[in-house]
Amino acid sequence: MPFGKGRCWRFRRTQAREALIKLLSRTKGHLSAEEIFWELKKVLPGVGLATVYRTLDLLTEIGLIKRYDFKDGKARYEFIHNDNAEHYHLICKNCGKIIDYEVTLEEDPLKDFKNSIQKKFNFKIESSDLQFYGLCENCQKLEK
Amino acid sequence: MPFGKGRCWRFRRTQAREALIKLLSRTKGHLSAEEIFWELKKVLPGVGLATVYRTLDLLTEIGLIKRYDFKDGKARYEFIHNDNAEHYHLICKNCGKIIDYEVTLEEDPLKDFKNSIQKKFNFKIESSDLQFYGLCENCQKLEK
DNA sequence: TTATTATTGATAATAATTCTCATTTTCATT
DNA sequence: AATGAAAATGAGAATTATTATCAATAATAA
Repeated sequence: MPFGKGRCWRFRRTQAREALIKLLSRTKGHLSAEEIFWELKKVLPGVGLATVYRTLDLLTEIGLIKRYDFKDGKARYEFIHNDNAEHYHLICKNCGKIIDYEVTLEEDPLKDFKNSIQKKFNFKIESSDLQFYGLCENCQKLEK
Repeated sequence: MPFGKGRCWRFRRTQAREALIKLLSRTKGHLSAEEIFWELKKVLPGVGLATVYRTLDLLTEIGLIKRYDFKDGKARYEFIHNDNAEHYHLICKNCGKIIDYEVTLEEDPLKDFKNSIQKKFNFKIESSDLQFYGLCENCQKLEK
């Protein structure tokens, strides 16, 4: 947690930031900025949408949350609960369901691929972004 | 090629579509809709931006081109030259350079990962989307 | 407590994309 | 070649997620 008792951050401990971190850390899912805004309003009625965007940017930069693009025109945010894991998503094109797939860094299926790229192109990977689009179990049945 | 001599498509053969396909098939790179619009205007001065968007959607649906999101706020499009290959991108966060990495489907580094997902979640993958963000060779040197 | 300065909320601005609709093209059928 | 129905187009308005602006407020160090 970035907020302990004393000063432990290079940023100010504001109500908006505390509330937003608390909200996201307790939410399983992939909320958009606007969804987060409305949720946050329940706790902090005066909060503004711009602050939500600014705070999401900040937390993304710090690495406390991750921003995802699932191709529906808006960014989605997720709290990073496990620092030692990679997190992949399967997105159903039919019903929109998002399936999470988490693996430890050690057993990351992309590990070898990433290593080979770093060598082959002398490219230093800082982050990667992988999504799978298709049909979930349920929607496959419905198609028949 | 979708345009042969006679009727070979379920869509009409229009000037805009022919010109756009010709343009993209000859362009190496990752053009945005607007860049494509201005290029197309050189050949077809009367063309409208909406038509460009509509045609790009159409060609994407058909599978003649692929739409990519490199996190710069606009979609980018690329002609699919090789149907039997997967195409990955390395994007330099510093200079914006995009490195293409193409592999045949047989030697796709994601092959096993995809198979395991299809089994594990009973999820039918239709497409996947993988980008690597980081520092290219040149920008790594500059950082020092 | 106070002074400093980061942060905020409201709202305007931006920018990519989509929508609307009257007009024009395409193409199968004469 | 001419015709008519439907598809496609261009111009611009509308939409929508996100950013920028700026005066007011809140958080921190002193």
